[in-house]
Amino acid sequence: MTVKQIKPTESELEILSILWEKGPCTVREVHDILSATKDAGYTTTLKLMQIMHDKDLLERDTSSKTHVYKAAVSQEKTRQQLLNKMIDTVFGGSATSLVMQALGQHRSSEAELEKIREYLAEIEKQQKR
Amino acid sequence: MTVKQIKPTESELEILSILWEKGPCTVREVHDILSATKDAGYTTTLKLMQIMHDKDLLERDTSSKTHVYKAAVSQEKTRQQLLNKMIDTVFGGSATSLVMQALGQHRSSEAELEKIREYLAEIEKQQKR
DNA sequence: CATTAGCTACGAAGATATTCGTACAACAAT
DNA sequence: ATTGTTGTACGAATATCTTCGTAGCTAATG
Repeated sequence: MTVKQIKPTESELEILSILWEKGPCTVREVHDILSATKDAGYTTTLKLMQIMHDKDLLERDTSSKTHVYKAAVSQEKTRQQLLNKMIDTVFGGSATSLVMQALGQHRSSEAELEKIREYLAEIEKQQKR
Repeated sequence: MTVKQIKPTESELEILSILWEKGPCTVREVHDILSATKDAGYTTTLKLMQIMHDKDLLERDTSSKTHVYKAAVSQEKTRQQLLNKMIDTVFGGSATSLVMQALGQHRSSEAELEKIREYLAEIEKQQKR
């Protein structure tokens, strides 16, 4: 049995991000946020969200005239899948390579580095068992 | 001035990966490797590589009848760009989030964790200066 | 009640990515 | 020299993504 692959396109990801942050929204709400950064017609956003519903990326409540949409996939799972795919296709399967490249570029703050170090320690503790 | 964005598609990335690993190759060589994992006609691979040449993703030597292609973009830069984009669009701009998610999933070996820890220390040493 | 505003549905155009068939050139083998 | 093999070029079919116009429904407004 194959796991259902979540493969949102660029535009779809923008919409998902909004819904993850804001919770359930109408098309109008999503569109207003979107149009702050890009310009697209209202029906474009509508169509996109309808398609995402067809693809089971969104759920919707049609009980009132104005439909309310919410993400049908979790941010966590989506992130994990996209990340795994990138590790496979771009970093030859090595999560370590990806991690080092990510750390190398973005000069992380001391606090962030500390957070990562703690996390490493925790992983190790768990693996020791 | 905007930096030239490297945005290979899925298929293009497969070809780039082969060229990064093997160095300059003919279409035939690339195709033989590709067809081990997916099935596509020879002319499909050819066309793809010609398009990639048009897009300046590949360079080619046409001095002999059989052309020899090589990557025109570095693996390093491509990885960085794709990674940065994922950090932006999927992880809300936080490289730390991405790193932790990557570490969390793939149970890394002790050796890998050690490598990362060393790398962290090195970053910190450099930032202290 | 007629008009306007806001909403959904949907077809279709445009853009990009992928795939392949066919034509033609070069060269090797018979 | 004819034939078969291997290559490039290129047009075109197909698929997917993105965008928008238009039609039609419903509710509020005058």
